[in-house]
Amino acid sequence: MPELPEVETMCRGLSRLRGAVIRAVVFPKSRRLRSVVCRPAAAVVTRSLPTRRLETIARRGKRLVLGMSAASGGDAASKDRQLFLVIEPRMTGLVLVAPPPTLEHVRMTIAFDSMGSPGESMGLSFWDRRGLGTISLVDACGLERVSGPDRLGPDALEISGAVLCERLGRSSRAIKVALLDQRAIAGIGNLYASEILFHAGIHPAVSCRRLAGEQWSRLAAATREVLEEAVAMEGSTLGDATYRTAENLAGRYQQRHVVYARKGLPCPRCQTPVRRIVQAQRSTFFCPGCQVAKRGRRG
DNA sequence: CGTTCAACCTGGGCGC
DNA sequence: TGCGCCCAGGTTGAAC
Repeated sequence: MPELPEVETMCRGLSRLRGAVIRAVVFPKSRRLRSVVCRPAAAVVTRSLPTRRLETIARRGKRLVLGMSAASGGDAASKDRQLFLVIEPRMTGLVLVAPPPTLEHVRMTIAFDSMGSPGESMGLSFWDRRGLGTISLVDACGLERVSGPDRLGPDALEISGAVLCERLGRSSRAIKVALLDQRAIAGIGNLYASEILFHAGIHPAVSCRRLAGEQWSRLAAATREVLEEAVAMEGSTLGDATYRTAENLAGRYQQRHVVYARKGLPCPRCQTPVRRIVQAQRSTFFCPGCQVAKRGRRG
C-alpha cells in the first residue's frame, strides 16, 4: 500500500541510478502484461527510452517520476524532448534495484549501462503482484496534465494548517475521507490517515466544517510529524502487505502504528480499545478515548 | 455539492 | 483438504 512515505523511500533508493544511461526496457511477455496500464503502448516505451539518461528521480504524491534526457537520435516523434516515466505503484507495486521477490509478477525492467563499476549490473524493476499499478510515459506537458496541480494538491509533507483549512475547511465530508482526496492534499492514504488523526486527537468522522482553526494546525503538524517519521523509518510493511524498499527490505514504521489494523488492542495512551469503523468503503481505526467527536467550535 | 458502487487484480485467512 | 467467500485499498468513472 505505497503511500507518501513508501514512495519517498523508493525514490531515495533509486538515487544510485541518477545519471545512468538506459540500455534496454523490457516488458516481460506474460498473459498478465495487459493488466499493466501503460500509456502509450509498451512497445513505444521500449523504443523511446534506450540511450536516454536518467536525469531526475522525484515523487509527486504517491507517484514516482523518472525524468529522462532528450534523445540525441532515434525515434523522431520523441526526439529532442524530455520524457518522464510516471510509475504509480498503487496497492502492491514495488520499484526495486534489488532482485524482485518473484519473476512471475515483474511488469517492467530497465537495464542501465554500468557507470564505472563494470562488475555490477544496474537495473530497475517494477514488480506488482496484483497488477493494479500503472506506468505512463509522458512529455513535460503530459506530466502537468496527469500529475500537475489540477490533479494533485500540495504535498502532505509540507502542509500547513492554513492551507489545510483553506482546501478542506468548507467541505462537509468527514475529515478522514477528505484527507484521502489527492486533489486536496497529495500523499496520504488509508493507513496514514488513521495514524495522523490519532496524533492530532481528532475523531475521523468529524465534518471538516466543524473543525476549529487550532485543530487544523494540529492536524497539519501531525501530518508532517507522522509522515516524516515514517519516511525516516522507510515506510510500513505489514503482515498482509508486500511493500519493500528498493533494496527489497521491510520498512519499520509499523512498529510505531498506534491504531491502524489494531482493532480491540488497547490505546497506548489511554488503554481504551481501538475501534474500527468503515468510511467510504474503507477501514478507519481510531481511539474513542483520545479522539473525541464533540469538539471544535462549540466544545 | 456529495455519496455509493463497480471495476481493476491477487493471495491470505476464514468458515464450512 | 479444499472450495468458496471476504477482505486488503489506490484510483477512476458512472450512477444517483
